[in-house]
Amino acid sequence: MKPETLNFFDKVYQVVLLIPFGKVTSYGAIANYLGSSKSARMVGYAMNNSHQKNVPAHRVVNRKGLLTGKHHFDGSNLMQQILESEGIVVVDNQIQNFEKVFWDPSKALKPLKENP
DNA sequence: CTCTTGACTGAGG
DNA sequence: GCCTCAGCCAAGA
Repeated sequence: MKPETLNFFDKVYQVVLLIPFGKVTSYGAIANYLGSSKSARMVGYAMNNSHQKNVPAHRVVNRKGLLTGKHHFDGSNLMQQILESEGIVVVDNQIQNFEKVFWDPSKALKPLKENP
């Protein structure tokens, strides 16, 4: 008796923390890794609280590679600056070479089972 | 309890 | 490729 939704938010934070430097992922990819691909919105919702955590939310974008959440950062271009600081090219709020910098937790990490 | 909003995604036109 | 609609789950009013 242990629904996956038990620590959904915490799991989101864990996955985001595992994103390698210079890589990005999408909300759906994280949700899919957690076993709830339909809960992509919840990932974004969880990110809303990430401002009080040490979570690199700037590495999480939507499936188009668009910086949809940049408005949640202090500056209007802070998110883009951080990404460029990591070697990611961003033009007009959209990540260039998105497929090359995309990091899929479902493939990079082991299947979700348990977390130490 | 019901209704709205939201850092989303996939399918259809 | 772009636009629109519906589904999804959680939190707040």
